[in-house]
Amino acid sequence: MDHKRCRMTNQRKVILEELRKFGGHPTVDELYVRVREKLPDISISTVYRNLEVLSECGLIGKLEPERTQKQFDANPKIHFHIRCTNCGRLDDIPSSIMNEVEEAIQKAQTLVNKMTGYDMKGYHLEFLGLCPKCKESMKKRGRSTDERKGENGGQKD
Amino acid sequence: MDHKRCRMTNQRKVILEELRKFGGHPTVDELYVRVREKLPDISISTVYRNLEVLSECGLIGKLEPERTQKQFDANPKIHFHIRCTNCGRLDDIPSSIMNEVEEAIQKAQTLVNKMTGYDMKGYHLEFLGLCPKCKESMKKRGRSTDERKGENGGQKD
DNA sequence: TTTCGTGCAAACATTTTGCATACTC
DNA sequence: GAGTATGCAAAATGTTTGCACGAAA
Repeated sequence: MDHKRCRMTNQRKVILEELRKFGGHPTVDELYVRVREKLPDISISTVYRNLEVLSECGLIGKLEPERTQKQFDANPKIHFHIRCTNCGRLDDIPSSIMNEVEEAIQKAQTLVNKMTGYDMKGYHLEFLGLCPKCKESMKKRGRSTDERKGENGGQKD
Repeated sequence: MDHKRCRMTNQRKVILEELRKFGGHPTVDELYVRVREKLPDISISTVYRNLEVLSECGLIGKLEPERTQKQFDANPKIHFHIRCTNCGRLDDIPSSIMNEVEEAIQKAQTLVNKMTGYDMKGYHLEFLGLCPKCKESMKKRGRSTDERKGENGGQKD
């Protein structure tokens, strides 16, 4: 829990307040609209920068797309994937080994429906880790290469 | 399995072949580079259009980002989410009900590592479904509203 | 008084669209 | 020959960056 510290500017304070008031999981421009009611001259880039900073400081949570580009795949059957958090490489996971996980998710479904009021239809499950090559090159270099993203590997608190 | 049929143009044939040769999960421009070696005048928009069509025809698989925009959240603790495939609304799932799922995933980890050669570090799990409001309005209208995306709800074949 | 944050405009990356021409069935 | 698909250029979208000015520690 060694979080970056950050200067509390007025913009930051307002962004944080509005996010708390918002309650849900707004996108940047949803929040931008609200914040502008308080600070009409704030710039969208300030909102972007500050949400980023606030999440680095551990004050807020960030949900970023785990993949920004579409990807295609010669095999039209749906299967599970594992993605390298270092280089972005994506591999398939043989679905034979995922039976228990699928069962557990299926069992959870009723509870999820009850607790959220949703009618659950499916899920997205993607594993994250270091691919064999990156594992190798990290071992050699003793640690850290580009490490592009890969915060929040899915581990809960 | 009522898939759209599609005209087999030369561009489509080449895109399909190159995707099959590629083997992995290329992005559009990775594939574009390969296809251009065969068809130097092909346009990137043709590649986009055709990958889309080929996946509608069930000939290839598509992995699209489950979320294209970043989202933020006043609560910095990591938790599970459920997203409405109709309106995009996102809600939290109480993590207390996810224990079994987490355990199953943890158990699967060793096997995943063995089969893929990765060093698995975490995962992304997001549930998909219809939120209470959309459920309601679908009941009224008898079916189908905008239904923005939500193909491949995570259900395997 | 230095370091850091801001607003603005411009750049960026990915994807989509409008349109005239060309190709498939 | 009707209905699609193509290439091109331009737009749309979401996000990042460079820079000169301004504010916080």
